[in-house]
Amino acid sequence: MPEVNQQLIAERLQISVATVSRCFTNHPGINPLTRARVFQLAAELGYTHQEMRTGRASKKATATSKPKVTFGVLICSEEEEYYRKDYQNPSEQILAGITECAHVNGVKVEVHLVDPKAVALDDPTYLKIEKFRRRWNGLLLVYPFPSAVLDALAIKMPLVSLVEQYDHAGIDCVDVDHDKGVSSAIEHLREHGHRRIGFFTRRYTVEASWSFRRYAAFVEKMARLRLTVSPRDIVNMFPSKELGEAESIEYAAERTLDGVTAWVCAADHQAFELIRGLRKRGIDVPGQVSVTGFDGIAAPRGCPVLSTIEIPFREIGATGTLRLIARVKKHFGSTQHVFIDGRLRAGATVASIRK
Amino acid sequence: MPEVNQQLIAERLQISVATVSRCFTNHPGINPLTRARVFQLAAELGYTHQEMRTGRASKKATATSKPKVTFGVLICSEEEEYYRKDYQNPSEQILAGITECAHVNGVKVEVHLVDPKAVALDDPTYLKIEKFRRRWNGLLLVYPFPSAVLDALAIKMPLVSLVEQYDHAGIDCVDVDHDKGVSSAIEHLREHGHRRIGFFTRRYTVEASWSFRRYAAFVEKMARLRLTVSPRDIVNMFPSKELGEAESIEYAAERTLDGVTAWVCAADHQAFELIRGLRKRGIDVPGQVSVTGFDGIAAPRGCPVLSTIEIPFREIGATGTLRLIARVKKHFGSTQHVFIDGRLRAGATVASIRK
DNA sequence: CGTTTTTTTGCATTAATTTGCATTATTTGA
DNA sequence: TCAAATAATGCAAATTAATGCAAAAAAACG
Repeated sequence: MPEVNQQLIAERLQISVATVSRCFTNHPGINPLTRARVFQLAAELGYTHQEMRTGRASKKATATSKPKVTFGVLICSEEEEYYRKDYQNPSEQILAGITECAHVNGVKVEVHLVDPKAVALDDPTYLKIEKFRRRWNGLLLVYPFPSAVLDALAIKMPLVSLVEQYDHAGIDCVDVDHDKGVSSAIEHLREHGHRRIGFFTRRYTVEASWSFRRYAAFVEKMARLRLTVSPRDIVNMFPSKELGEAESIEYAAERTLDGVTAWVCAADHQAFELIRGLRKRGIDVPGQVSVTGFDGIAAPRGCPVLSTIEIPFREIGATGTLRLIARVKKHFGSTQHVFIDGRLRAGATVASIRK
Repeated sequence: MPEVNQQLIAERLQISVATVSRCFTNHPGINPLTRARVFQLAAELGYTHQEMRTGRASKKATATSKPKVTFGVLICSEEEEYYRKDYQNPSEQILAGITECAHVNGVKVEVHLVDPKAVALDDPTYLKIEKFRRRWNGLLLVYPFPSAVLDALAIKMPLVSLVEQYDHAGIDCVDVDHDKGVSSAIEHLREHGHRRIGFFTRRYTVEASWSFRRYAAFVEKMARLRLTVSPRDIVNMFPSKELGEAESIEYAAERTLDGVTAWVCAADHQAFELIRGLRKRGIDVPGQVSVTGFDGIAAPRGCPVLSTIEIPFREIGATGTLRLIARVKKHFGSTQHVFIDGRLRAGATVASIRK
């Protein structure tokens, strides 16, 4: 076993062990972002603070009163290496919001990673955290969890889900405002003269709630603006036919030549694929057709800066924590969803239409 | 990576760091325009201001005890409407939620009625409350307000709008969860075997946000269920033709005979009209066609109990107050919308489909 | 029980933020 | 019109935040 201790975390993060220690002991005067990084890396490395054993180590800690509320934070994701490790890692931002808000309110948080492939509570990845779970007063969920796990967890403690939408009754959710986001994207296009606007998404094996939600937002906004949308300009959303990746782009290219002047994509990664595909087919973006995305991820190399909606991860984390505090204090109350405005970031993929 | 701090904002805006700081700490004597610019740039740069967390609440802060916060509550409604006692008066419910929550949190509230016909702040109805306004730390708005009034008020103090949806940036909203509501209505219908479901609304002289929103929810849910919706089964929502009241019902009757087995109405009053109209034309509800509403108002005499979604007015009031308290403490941060689950109340207007 | 390893904490340092006071417009009011 | 009041901001000092260093305290290990 490679020794996982605070020193290792400190080295990896290029900070001192003192700082790492202070993160775990809930010291004041720690930058929330630093704390978030430490917690996240600790979760990845599987480091757990002096809780596992006999609990209450410090005698003076108990003396200082404070009923001490503790929240668990579960991040449902592969070892997190996947994306960019650089400055705007989504879960890191979310965690920063969580730790900041939790600290201000005297709440302790414990962060764990769980395997997305685990579909039930008896999976090792959940058994591992079983013993911690008893101490938690509530649970923050980051990214989508299997439905069975939700059901099982929901009866044990209050849950608040961040970034991913659950229709599951009894679970509060905090997410970006899909409606407002799509609405501003469309407005942005309209200001550039676009009228015939299509919607582009793709099918996912696990149902992507946000794809439906953003599609609905698209339909709503177009209706408000009294702009007609031909069902043929909707790619990959029921009832249109389900297409493979290559086919989808081929189809979108065809519709573009037919007169669509702009595409609203349900997510940035789709937008990048679409742009690449269109360009490969000799269609210029944004010269011939404009494209907007949603999520605000960094452009892959060779791709232009996308006009997109940035997701306010940090604020989502903070608001979710606040919501969980309210829920823990007062168990009743209906389920509620909070949607936070994302910012429109104009990029180089939207241009004015040529008359 | 590039250190984003107040100094950077100050340089970019050609002002001193002192001024920037005062914006974030909510100091008096700061030009609202300057403040707006600072917040705008801060959002773009991704600067996040942090509350003083270690602040031992020391010094004078503890001495002054309660800062005494007062909220104004403006109800935009005709007096007759407001004092109507015949059925569960919504604004009464909302007020109950507000006062309850305010009391618990030591906030004072002052309630005023304003005339919906007044479109600007210099109208007598607003001048009347002018002197109170200075004392208020925030404002709760019940029912829709004219856009010009919102703009004027928004720069003076934090606003939270209840029940009505504003796309207006900078105004937080608390409302029933239209999506969840429509979704449960459709699920209810589907459990009774319905597959061909239409959407019924009517046009309003002032744009009814909720009508569009509920329509979008309808489209979304139907897409999720993989149920096709013919545009011809959508009444009074763009791009379908705009019809008068009698025509609308005539048209809905025609579609019903064509095979629509259920109508989702955007609001209860529409549903009652529709039911009356259909029955007059010899179409039995729910025998031949089912109807759902939205709002949970009491049935007028001669009308059956409607299957509908009850709006949790009281909780909306309480949640809105909570939100305003948070806003006053920290009055920057993105706009957010809170949607609270309404309860599906099964009535006598939905029946199982006959094979 | 002594070592060794790991974690916590007092103190110091630097950067960032806040605030008291002064300065410059801008209005108000005879 | 000119002093007085008001508003908005800058300057610089005071305060606070964030973190490292190294010593002290706890745990872990034999």
